[in-house]
Amino acid sequence: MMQKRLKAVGYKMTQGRKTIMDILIASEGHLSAEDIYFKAHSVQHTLSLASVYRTLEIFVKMGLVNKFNFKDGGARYELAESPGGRRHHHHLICTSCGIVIDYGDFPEEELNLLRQTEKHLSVKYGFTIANHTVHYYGLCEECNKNE
Amino acid sequence: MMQKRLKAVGYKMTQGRKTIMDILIASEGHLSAEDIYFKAHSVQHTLSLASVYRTLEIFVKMGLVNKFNFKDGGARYELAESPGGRRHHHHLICTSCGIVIDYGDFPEEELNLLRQTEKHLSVKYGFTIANHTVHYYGLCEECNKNE
DNA sequence: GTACATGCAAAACCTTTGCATGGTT
DNA sequence: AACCATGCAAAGGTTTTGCATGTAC
Repeated sequence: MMQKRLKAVGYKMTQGRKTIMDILIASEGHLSAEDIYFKAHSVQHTLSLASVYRTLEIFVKMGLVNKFNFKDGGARYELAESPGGRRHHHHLICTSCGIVIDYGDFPEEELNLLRQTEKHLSVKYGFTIANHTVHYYGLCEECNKNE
Repeated sequence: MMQKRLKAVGYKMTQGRKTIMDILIASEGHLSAEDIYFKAHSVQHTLSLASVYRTLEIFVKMGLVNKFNFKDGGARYELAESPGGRRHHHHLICTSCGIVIDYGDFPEEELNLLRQTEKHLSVKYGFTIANHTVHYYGLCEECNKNE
């Protein structure tokens, strides 16, 4: 099924790509390229960081993976939402320690409103909106204590 | 007034800092460090990129400026919202050409809901939320045509 | 067999830092 | 005068790229 999607765009299914996808599926997200590289390495000891980057780029382009720039020091990757798979969620980011918490139990209204806004923006600015991100920044419980 | 704020934290008011602040005030935002460096250079031909970075870091820490990582290729800076100054807004980002449009005329409900969510998150996760970002990604009118 | 994928190492890119000098208070 | 800010150049970290080789189809 992933093979089909790859082939449809002229790509091949390789061991490396499978390994990386498995890691993304098994993990909670917010992985850096290096995180993935190290995890992959323990399974498949050949597999370069360059290939990790190249694979992630493909996955992002295909819409299988989302790429985030929460803060400095490198991008983070996570599996995109999918029917029966990962659910849509927003992020809660601690500006002190950098921890990222997924937040998915927002009220229906919130999502509705965002969708409504998307429609409004499409009309007003001629944009075709594919997705959105909502990030809340602040101090986590732990860092609050240490202030 | 900016001098006061700087002094309060033990910093000095210098020509470079003034120049950079003027540029931020005069521009529409979404400036890269290099953008600022070039603009500053035309006014004040001594002024290194390193100083631009150092100054921006201070401004961000003081809350005068917001730093964004919309996408790859470096951070973007813009004046933070302030009473009588810049208004709170969200961003509309074209994934093809990279243009960023500010979007500030959201309905009251939307902001209310976001604030409500902030409260909910504070309680549930013990976070103290300082601010949030909302980014919509898609294709702008121009890039839609060229598809 | 063809075309894409990979490893490796080098390069590119953005940002930070050390140190001597210059500017602000 | 004391201390902070700056320029310059070097170093740092992340990501990309060229090229020869390996692998999926």
